[in-house]
Amino acid sequence: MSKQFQKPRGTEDILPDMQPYWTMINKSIQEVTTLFGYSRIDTPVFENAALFEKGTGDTTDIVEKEMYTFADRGGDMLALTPEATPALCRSYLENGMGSQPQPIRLYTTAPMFRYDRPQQGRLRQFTQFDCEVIGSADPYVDAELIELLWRLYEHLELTDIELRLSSIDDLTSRKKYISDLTNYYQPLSNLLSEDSQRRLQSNPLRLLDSKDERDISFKEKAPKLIDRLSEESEQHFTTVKEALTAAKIPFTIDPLLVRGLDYYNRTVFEFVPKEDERAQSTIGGGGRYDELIKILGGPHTPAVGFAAGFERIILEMKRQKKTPSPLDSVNVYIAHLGSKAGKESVRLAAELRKNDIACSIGESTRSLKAQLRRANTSGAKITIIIGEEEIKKGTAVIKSMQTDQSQIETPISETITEVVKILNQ
RNA sequence: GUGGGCGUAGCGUAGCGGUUAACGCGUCAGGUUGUGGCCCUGAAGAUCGAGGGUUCAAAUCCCUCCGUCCACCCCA
Repeated sequence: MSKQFQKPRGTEDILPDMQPYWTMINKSIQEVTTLFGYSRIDTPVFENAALFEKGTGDTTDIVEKEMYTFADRGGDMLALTPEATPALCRSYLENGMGSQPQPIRLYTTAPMFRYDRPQQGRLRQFTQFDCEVIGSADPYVDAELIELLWRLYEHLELTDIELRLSSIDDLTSRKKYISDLTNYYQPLSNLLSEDSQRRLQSNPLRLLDSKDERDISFKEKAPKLIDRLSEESEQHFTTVKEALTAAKIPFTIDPLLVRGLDYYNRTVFEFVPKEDERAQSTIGGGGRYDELIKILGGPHTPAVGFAAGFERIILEMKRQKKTPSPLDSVNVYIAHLGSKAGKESVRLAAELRKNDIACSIGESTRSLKAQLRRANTSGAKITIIIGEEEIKKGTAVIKSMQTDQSQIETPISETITEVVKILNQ
């Protein structure tokens, strides 16, 4: 046992019993993106490492300590995608999508990789639903994306999801704010938690995110970015809020909402289940990133996007006891006895499948009783029994598994018609 | 990277120094000749995560490693 292979740390086998969740989410994504007119795109699982170093930002945790970076045999430095946004932007530029009518509305679902310590809701390989609208600075687009994700949760029948919204202004005014914030905290430095003292150097915005008791009172009195937005950002934010209200999407303004990626500006948002004590419970988040495409070497191109984690959505579905409907099982099970019957059941199965009737065949080595038991657990609605006697007579027994004891015997040539008749009842 | 909890058959658990490691679910086979679900009987399935140590004796105590879970950091 111990010598057997184990899946790498932080990875998951998605076993058959979990597939209904995945199918349901994929189906809902399909529906919602269609309703909003988004096109699917698929990009490689790995990219040049430099794409993320530049795009995601080389001071972010993702790039600094979580990337799966490796040199391939030719010596190129590659990385397994830790987040989709830079990859989609790369594709936008590389494929000249800027020359198409703007904006471009894209979505993808793909595995993401981050070398982090696994815990609930956090894996090293996880799956994200990712949406980006590239080529528009329109605040209505921000609201549209937020609404799209909101509708996805509705499709999944998730309730009590809170939308937290904020604006983190544009880069230049934020820089000024950060220096003001640093000035505010500097004199308090030795009263702060160790983590926060460190944050003061590395990423002062994170101070507002601290959960440490020692920091909370300072954090409440700290200057708020949202109270001093530039005129344009203020206007932008107001329109986003108005659009959300028009779409009847409730939101709470969270002045302390800070997202971890460097490239965000203006609108940032997060979806969090209410009354959920778990730590890693954010089930979706995103924001505007007007500078990213330029950073990647393209023309100045405003854009917005979000990512939502499948695994976290599933955790929340389970918590809310939203069980997806089971996947289809076979309709017909063929039990057979004897080698002639064996061949006949293979022939019959092929014919059934040609008629779009899902079926499976029993094990020739097993007793009829055992085959019927299996038919029962397989969920088949009908069992067809072919034994030596039936072969002699040229018939098949059709047994309904749902009613008590009903079974009929028909000429083998009429089996399909009879099966169809019963299935349609 | 830091801190804590936990690792016993496929799954969920009991046993917590002393005879062949127990139970439930599941699996397989039977309950008269070819008929499922309920019920009954039986069987298979565990070098008690791995390695080392303490002891006359270890699944039970100690150490190391691995895995896993939870939290921090960070994020989906």
